Amino acid sequence: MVKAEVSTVRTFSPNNGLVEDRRRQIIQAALHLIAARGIQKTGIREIARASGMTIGNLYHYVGTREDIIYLAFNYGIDRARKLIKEINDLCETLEPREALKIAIDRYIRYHHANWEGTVFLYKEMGSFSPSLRLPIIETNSHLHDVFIRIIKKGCKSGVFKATDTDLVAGTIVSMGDMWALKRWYFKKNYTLDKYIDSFTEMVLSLISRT
Amino acid sequence: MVKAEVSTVRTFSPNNGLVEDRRRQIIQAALHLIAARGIQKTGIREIARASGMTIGNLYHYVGTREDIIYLAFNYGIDRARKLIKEINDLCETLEPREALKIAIDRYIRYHHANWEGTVFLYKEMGSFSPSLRLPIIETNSHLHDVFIRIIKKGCKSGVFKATDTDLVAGTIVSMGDMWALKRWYFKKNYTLDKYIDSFTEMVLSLISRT
Amino acid sequence: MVKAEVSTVRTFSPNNGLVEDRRRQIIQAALHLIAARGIQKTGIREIARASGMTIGNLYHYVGTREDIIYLAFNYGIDRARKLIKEINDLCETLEPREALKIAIDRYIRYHHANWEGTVFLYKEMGSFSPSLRLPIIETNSHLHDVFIRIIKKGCKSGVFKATDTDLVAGTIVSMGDMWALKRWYFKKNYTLDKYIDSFTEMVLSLISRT
Amino acid sequence: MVKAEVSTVRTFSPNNGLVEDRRRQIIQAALHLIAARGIQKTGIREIARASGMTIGNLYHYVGTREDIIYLAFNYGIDRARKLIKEINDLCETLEPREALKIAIDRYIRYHHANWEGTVFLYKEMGSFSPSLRLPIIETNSHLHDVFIRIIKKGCKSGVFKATDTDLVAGTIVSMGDMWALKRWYFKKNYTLDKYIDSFTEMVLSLISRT
DNA sequence: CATGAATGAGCTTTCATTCAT
DNA sequence: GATGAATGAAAGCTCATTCAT
Repeated sequence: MVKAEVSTVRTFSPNNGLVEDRRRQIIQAALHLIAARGIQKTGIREIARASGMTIGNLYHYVGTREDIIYLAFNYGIDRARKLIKEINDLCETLEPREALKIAIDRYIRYHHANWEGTVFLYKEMGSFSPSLRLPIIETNSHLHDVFIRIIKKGCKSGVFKATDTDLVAGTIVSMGDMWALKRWYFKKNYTLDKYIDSFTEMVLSLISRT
Repeated sequence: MVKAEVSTVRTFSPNNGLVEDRRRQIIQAALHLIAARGIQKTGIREIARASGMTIGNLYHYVGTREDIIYLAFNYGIDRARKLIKEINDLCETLEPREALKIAIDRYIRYHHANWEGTVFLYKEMGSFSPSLRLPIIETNSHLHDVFIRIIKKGCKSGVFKATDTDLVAGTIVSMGDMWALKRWYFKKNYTLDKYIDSFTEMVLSLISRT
Repeated sequence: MVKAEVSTVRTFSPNNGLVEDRRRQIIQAALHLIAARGIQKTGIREIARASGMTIGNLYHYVGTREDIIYLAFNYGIDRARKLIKEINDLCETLEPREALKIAIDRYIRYHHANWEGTVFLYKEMGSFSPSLRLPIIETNSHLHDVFIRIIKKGCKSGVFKATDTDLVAGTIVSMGDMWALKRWYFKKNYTLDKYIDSFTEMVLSLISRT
Repeated sequence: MVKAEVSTVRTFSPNNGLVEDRRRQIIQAALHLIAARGIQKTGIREIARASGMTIGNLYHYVGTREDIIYLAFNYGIDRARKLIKEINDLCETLEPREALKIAIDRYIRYHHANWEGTVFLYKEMGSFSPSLRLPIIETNSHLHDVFIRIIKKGCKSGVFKATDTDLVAGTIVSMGDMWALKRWYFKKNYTLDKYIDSFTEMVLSLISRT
């Protein structure tokens, strides 16, 4: 696994706990502002104000503006990793149908709670150097693997029929992202619960044997 | 239909044809650069250089940097509208299965050829005023309608079975977008043709009767 | 007398009459605009538009933006010189009281008709090189001389009593300028005619022998 | 009285005292430069340099270039108001002749010390919006009132004879301005003291009974 | 003669970053 | 630890001027 090098980011404080706290404030503020007005219009001054610090203070905990983007990036990847682990733990012992249901549920709810992060990741993907893009590509693969594994297991056990598993998994991952990216569209006809239910049903009807 | 008010953008030239040409150059350059490095890092100087004009000349045809974003935005909407019309014209007389196949084909190929525009739209969506977002929301709806209409027609004629038509259409639209947004992922396992074939098959297996 | 070197200003046209016509248009437009919004905000494009020419055409008759200022400057000086000559001619044969009355009348009416030029001269004075300032200083002296001569003549002939002639003349010249510079103030209580009458009376009461 | 809304001008500093100090520096520098070379040729970079600040720092205390003009404007009005108050206080108890002498003396000395401000006001008057011009029109009226009141008092007490009081006051105010506006002319024949003496004598001879 | 597209130096302004207090 | 004054490179934009048509 590619290690997220958060420690690369400069700080003047020796107090690790404080650093982490302050950075969390900063990241939250940044995600918020960027989701609202875009990266271009989000300056350090505003991020500082929104995190309840002064500029000078903010720079105690963060080296550059880019660092903030980078930290937010890492934060997103971290949450995705935790999600993956959580889903895997949760589904390990369940039978495939149930596992898939729960996995989809968790996954979409994650995007629901975390939409600013999702939007941010899609916006910023392109502006990072390939080497920094690697962790997200990798994590994205892991996410696909979660669903692929469940489906494959179901195929083996005979509950699911053979399909293009990759594509089905890809569709699930995509439709989760879309709940964040296109909430302005889907919210017209769906509540979160209905979206999850309908989508789950659709996926199951697609891969269920008989 | 919400009219795209491109004429709002200031120009010093009385020659309409020229204005349109130059703006096309500018938009292309901007889409290219923004898709590649993000908005933040795309300055006017670079857009000018990439459009093969000098800064001063660029400002003959465009009022502000924001205008460029706005024009690119409109350009994207325009292309989407043309696509919708094209698909509708093409599929009107076909039987539903065939119509759906062709519609998906055109739609995904559109994103393939136009991925920079798609990426741009997703990146910028958030930074526009609600009133400017309206046209894209509307056009997006029209796009959904294209697929909804075909599916509904197929249901009526008995080729397709009843499902959550909205969601199926939403999935189709989303997976087209994703071919542009996540080409770095899907290109690992799919060529354009294979992606289209596989996805079409998946959709058909989902909604076909028997 | 310092000659106004209008011929210094570049033109591409060999047709002297046309050049003069066009320049008059330009000067008028420039004076108008500058009086209205100030020099800073008066660009060549606007001067061109206001003179009913295109930029390119304007540059056929004028070398630089500074040239326009310079021409307007010269135009002002020229008009002042003509005024001086006119007053001198008119008053030569009159008896001092009458001469003074008529001189003041002409002088203030001149500022009334020409206020934009007067305002312009006061504004621009400072921004010219000393050598270019010379003609206006000289012309201003001549203007003072007009009044000084009349008053002196009146003293000699016994109609006027001895005073600080310089200062009286200076006051007359100044109050003419002020009718242009502070028209927003004086117009509250005075019409042009009343201003002339009152001021003439004041001057006469000041210098008349009993 | 129209309140000078200096507080409208943007600053990034929370330290009011500092803001005032820095702005004073800026205004002084601006008046100096503008009086010397005209507004057109006075750029922000020069104002910054002349105020002993860097550009970035200057923009901590001032929002735009226009703001500087506006502040200088207000500064001029403020000084004029203080002058008016000072003269009124000084002359209240004096007998009219003495009062008038002192008022003229203070007034002209004020222009002598403050000529850059006077020149600036005359140059910029025209380029302000009517609403911004209001305070200066009003202050100018108050200035006239100072002299009108003294003269009227003298008429009542019998020291001065009836004349067009408005016009006499207008002449006094104008000749004060002229000492600043046309110092290049008057300094040829007058020192400050001689100008004041001569002018005072002229005014007194004009309005004194017998 | 007239037009207006093109140029690019230079202007105003912003903003990430530093550092004395 | 916290503050915000100061810096200056660089961004967006303007505008006098040229020149091909």
